[in-house]
Amino acid sequence: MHYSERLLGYVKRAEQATQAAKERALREFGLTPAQQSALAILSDHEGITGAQLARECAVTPQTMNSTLVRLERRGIIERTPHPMHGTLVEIRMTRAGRKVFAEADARVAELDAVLSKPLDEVELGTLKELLTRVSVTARDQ
Amino acid sequence: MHYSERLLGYVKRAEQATQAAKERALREFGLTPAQQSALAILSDHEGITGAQLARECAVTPQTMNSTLVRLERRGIIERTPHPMHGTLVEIRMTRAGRKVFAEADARVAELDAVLSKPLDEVELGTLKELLTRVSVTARDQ
DNA sequence: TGATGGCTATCAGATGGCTGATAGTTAACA
DNA sequence: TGTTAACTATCAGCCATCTGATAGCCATCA
Repeated sequence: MHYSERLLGYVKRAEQATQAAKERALREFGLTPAQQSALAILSDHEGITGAQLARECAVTPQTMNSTLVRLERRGIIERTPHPMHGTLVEIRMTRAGRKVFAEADARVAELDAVLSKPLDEVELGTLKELLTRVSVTARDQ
Repeated sequence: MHYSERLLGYVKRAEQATQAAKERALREFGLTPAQQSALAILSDHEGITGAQLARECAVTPQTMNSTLVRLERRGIIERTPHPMHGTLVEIRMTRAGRKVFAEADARVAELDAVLSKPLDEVELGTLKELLTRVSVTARDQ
């Protein structure tokens, strides 16, 4: 099949367009999409470790570490050694971090609603279901 | 809406999984997904310029330039100044480049078929159509 | 003719993703 | 007990992506 009609291309173009929109939406908060994703997981898992956060975000520990270094430099998160376990480092949002995350996440939720609006309930469910099936197939390859 | 159920996340996860599969498939040919995409366009547009190639791939000219530098270093493409126009640089695949691209592209086509197989004709058409609508909406944001 | 605007190529620097490698910790087990 | 396997954090280096900046070329038009 010609490359322009491949499923791979449709998925990639959709991701490119949606992530670019997310990046534009986040710009006013000084957060990147990757940072916002990490903070979203963190907001549900106070004191999580970097390795766990990496697994939740489906990136490597190294990638997550570099994101965390930047968030720590900006005072969005703080990392403290685990009191009992010598290797682990616990991660928490600072007060300022929680504030900026709450605002940014509301903005992202708004964007998501805008992107979903042109689709009716059934279409949205179908799209999510089909994307999930494609993801599962891809992970086996 | 909670972040785990957002459309943005479904699209991102699907892209992550499919592009990772593409990267694994291309590894034996020594090509990255970005390089393969650029070569796919180039195979249909002999003598195209870097700026045009960037637009076709929907990346910035700077990004395309760095990809082209690597492809040129590896002898996959060659760049020659336009005979009449002082700024333009024409891009062509070398003989070796055409060979490796043909093999790699066949492998990608095969992967795309595998990813599409679990979906019937109607589902595949629906998925592409819905992704296109989401992309169009995102570009307006 | 000459100035201006638009386009091309490309350098620099930041972010985010990967693989590979290293060092230290913990836990399990022979 | 001591060794080993598994896990954690993190350094280094590569690729792809972006924005911003620079320099050169071309075409148009006052």
